[in-house]
Amino acid sequence: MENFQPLLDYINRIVQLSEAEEKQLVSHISYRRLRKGQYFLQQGDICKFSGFIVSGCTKTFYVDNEGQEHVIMFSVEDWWTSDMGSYIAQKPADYNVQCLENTELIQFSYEEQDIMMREIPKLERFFRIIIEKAFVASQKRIVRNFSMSAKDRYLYFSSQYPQMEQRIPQYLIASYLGITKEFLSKIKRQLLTDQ
Amino acid sequence: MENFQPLLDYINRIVQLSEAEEKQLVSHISYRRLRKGQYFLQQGDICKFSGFIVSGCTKTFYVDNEGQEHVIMFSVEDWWTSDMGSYIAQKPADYNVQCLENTELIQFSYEEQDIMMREIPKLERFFRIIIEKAFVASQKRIVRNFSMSAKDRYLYFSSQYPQMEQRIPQYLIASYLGITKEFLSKIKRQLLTDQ
DNA sequence: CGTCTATTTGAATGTACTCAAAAGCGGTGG
DNA sequence: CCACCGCTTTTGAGTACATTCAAATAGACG
Repeated sequence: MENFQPLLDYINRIVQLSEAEEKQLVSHISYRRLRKGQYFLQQGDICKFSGFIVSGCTKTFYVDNEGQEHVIMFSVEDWWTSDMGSYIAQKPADYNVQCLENTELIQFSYEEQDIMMREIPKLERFFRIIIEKAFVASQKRIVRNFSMSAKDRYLYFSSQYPQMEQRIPQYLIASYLGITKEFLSKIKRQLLTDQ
Repeated sequence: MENFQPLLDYINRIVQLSEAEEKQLVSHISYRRLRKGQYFLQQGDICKFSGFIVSGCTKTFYVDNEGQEHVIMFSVEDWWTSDMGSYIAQKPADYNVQCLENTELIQFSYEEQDIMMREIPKLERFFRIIIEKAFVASQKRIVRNFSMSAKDRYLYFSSQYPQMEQRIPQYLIASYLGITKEFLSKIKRQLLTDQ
């Protein structure tokens, strides 16, 4: 039932853990099942956990002063989800994380993660490396948002994450791309009509 | 002449290095002076160094297919500069880093940094922590770009970085904000006229 | 003073948004 | 099996925010 293997595989692709270290790691983490619609984190709460998704899908979103939702990211199998800013500072979260599907994930609590990183230096290294990658991806997204039109951003998204386009409603993809659902609909029509 | 103190202070605010560790660190890094206009990194080259700025200012920018420049970030005293994506993967850089002023910085080479992190676990921890913060800042910028108008982004920038507004030409700030220089000029006029 | 660069201005244009309404679609119950 | 409900997607008209292009103005520096 509790399947820690995807996480261990993921980690071992970056640093090589001994069997003892794997056991130690597993003793510090927990498995969790959430149903579609449930929240992993709510804006204003302190993000106590960071999650590695075994199956399912979440959206991370922000509700602005006008009540507008802005999707910041989607997370699927083998991805992480949390509000990093809230997690590392243990301050109230800016974002919500909600399940778009029934989701199984592996949780790291802030305290336990810190203990683990001190006990297992390879894990400190592991987390440094994955956060570096996340930062690079985030910067690239900023560049895309500046240098590409909405149409090109959509084409990029659907070519990079074809599996996501299947399982995520279009109005959420529009929000992720930073455009309205109506405009994304018009972009798709134009792409069909054009060629 | 070679002033490593700002870096040591910066590191010691996050992890506490012993004197021996400080000496070891200093033996792995180098000091560099660049004049206004010089490049710290050019698009297409492999980013061999990451830099901590002691004095001066750099811009990191991207030239797109149409030849348009897009400023991604500015770096001033006590900030880092590099193309992280190129640095961690040792692949050709997407971005340029050029000095807007005469600049003094402390360089970390990719190889030496890796050696240091293995020799001094506290440094591995240090880099994890600062990259986490950079990632959070990057995500927040994505959210601002989506949820704020150009005018509000400008107001945010000038309130957050008043010292930068003084020393950086307006057309570069416009590029950083993702708008044209003409439009930023109009925003500023409107702000003056309004109240 | 002249030159080069940066900033401002204005008119025309384009990209994306708002609002309102209609159409599509998947499930549920009569 | 069809009718209805809720939710998602589409459509269209009008609008707003930001861009392009061209030209004028302002500033900095030798």
